[in-house]
Amino acid sequence: MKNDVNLTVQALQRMPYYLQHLRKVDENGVQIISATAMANVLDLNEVLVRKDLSMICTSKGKPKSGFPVKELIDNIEDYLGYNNTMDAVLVGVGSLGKALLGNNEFSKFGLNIVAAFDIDEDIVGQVVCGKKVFPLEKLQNLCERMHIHIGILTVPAEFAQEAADRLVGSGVRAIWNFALIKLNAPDHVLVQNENLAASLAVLSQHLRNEMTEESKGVDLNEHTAL
Amino acid sequence: MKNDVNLTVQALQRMPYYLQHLRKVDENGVQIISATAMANVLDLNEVLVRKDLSMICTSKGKPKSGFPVKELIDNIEDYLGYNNTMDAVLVGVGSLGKALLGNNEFSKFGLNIVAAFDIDEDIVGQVVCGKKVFPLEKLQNLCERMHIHIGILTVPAEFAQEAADRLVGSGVRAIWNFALIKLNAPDHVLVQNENLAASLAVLSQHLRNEMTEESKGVDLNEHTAL
DNA sequence: ACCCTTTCGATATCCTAATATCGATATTAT
DNA sequence: ATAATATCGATATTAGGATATCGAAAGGGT
Ligand SMILES: NC(=O)c1ccc[n+]([C@@H]2O[C@H](COP(=O)([O-])OP(=O)(O)OC[C@H]3O[C@@H](n4cnc5c(N)ncnc54)[C@H](O)[C@@H]3O)[C@@H](O)[C@H]2O)c1
Ligand SMILES: NC(=O)c1ccc[n+]([C@@H]2O[C@H](COP(=O)([O-])OP(=O)(O)OC[C@H]3O[C@@H](n4cnc5c(N)ncnc54)[C@H](O)[C@@H]3O)[C@@H](O)[C@H]2O)c1
Repeated sequence: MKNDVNLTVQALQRMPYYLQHLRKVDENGVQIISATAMANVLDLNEVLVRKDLSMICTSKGKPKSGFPVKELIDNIEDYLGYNNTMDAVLVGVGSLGKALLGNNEFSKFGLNIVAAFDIDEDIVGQVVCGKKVFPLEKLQNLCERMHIHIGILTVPAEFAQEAADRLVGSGVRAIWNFALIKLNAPDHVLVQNENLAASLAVLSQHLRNEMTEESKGVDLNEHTAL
Repeated sequence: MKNDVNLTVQALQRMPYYLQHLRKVDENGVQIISATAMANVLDLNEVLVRKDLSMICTSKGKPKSGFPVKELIDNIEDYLGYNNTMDAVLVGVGSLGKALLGNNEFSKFGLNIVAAFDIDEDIVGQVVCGKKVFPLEKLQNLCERMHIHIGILTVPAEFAQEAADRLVGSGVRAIWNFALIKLNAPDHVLVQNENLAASLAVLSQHLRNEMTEESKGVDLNEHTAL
């Protein structure tokens, strides 16, 4: 256990990648892995990997060989809370909300969606992927009774702030926000944004660069196979 | 037009937030907005906002008043390519894939999904949200014929690499990857990861901190309303 | 037994993004 | 008109993450 240290957000976000690779090599029977090897596979700097691992790994790495794979897996899963699940509610059972409700992988990541909420009377009362959909009015009561601390927001942007306020009022400490809007929340409430527009912006700039590269004649033999 | 400059990824990802807020104030008839005001609303440093805006805005800001809202909107939309749409294909028509296919907001962000692909014979041939689902074998031909440069990956992680390879082989320049795995791709192909596990990691650490805070007695009056 | 190589941990350096500072300029109020 | 103030752009500084360096330790080969 090394759950008292706090990682930077960047390091934290690298952890699932380490874990994914460690699980893969573990399946292949690999017992020791070097930071160097991981760095090469994941396109990271090896010193960075070493530092990241040292933050959460309970034992030290051995020179010339590396770190024990199984132990790393345990440490990371432990650190990320994959063993003691976090209960969450979801607000907004539209097409994205349904996809998330139906995602059976979340349990592997320590997330458990216990209930969903919506204002649409056609949806309220239904059971979507084993999760019951309640009217929004029931939100506070259920969150308080079940000590829910995570809210997943999948409502249209124009309703996101009021839904967020409700979640905060229900005692939620973290909001996973899929709406394309900046939410206001008290300092102690973390808002983790999943902003597709931000990702698209990166894609768009890259493509524009690629296209102007091409028009400069750098890479014109791409389409000659046609 | 100021499309020759390249923004850092961070600045790029802030753009949609600026845009969202600018559109809101524009609807309320606001014609000039200061970087200071934007910074306050979006919880950013004002110098940072000023710098970001100066990168893409064609005119200068006026001391004591600010920047012209409409022009900023135009400039950002322009920069992000919201006016000339990028065509994309989607691979993996599962629950997430369907949600994305049904997302009618993408067109606002300059993204147009022209077709989908899957290996499941039950899905192939169907039309999902107006988009036809083709067998994977047709991928390369269609991408080359239609000059598709973006691939959206929503297959299970274990098939993601082979699907990515196919996309690369079909001439795609950017992959929007929703699978929880690190993909290998040539340098000129951008892989933009939408990794939910990474977000969950951030949530998890925050909650653990909140909980230990609480057990230290800092914030115990939260549940007294019960 | 000795050398060579790889990897480790620790420390130092670098680099980029974010923030602070400051003079200049436009607007508003007196 | 003049003073007060908010904002701007430019430049300097800070901060934090990523990377490079280096001696020490472990394993493998001869
Ligand atoms: N569909 C996608 O692929 C996708 C992807 C990323 C992000 N998003 C974002 O997620 C959000 C939802 O997208 P969607 O496509 O599922 O939309 P949707 O219209 O299919 O679903 C929205 C749901 O929210 C419910 N709702 C509306 N107001 C509510 C309120 N105040 N309280 C509770 N429920 C309310 C509606 O009844 C509806 O069921 C949007 O902000 C969208 O931008 C969607
Ligand atoms: N469901 C979610 O909420 C969610 C959210 C984020 C990320 N993801 C990720 O997105 C991916 C898809 O998730 P999902 O829930 O939609 O899964 P799913 O099982 O519902 O859908 C996967 C689809 O991919 C198809 N497929 C499998 N192999 C393929 C191949 N080689 N080529 C083309 N198609 C193939 C399958 O036939 C199926 O239709 C997973 O990697 C998952 O981790 C899912």
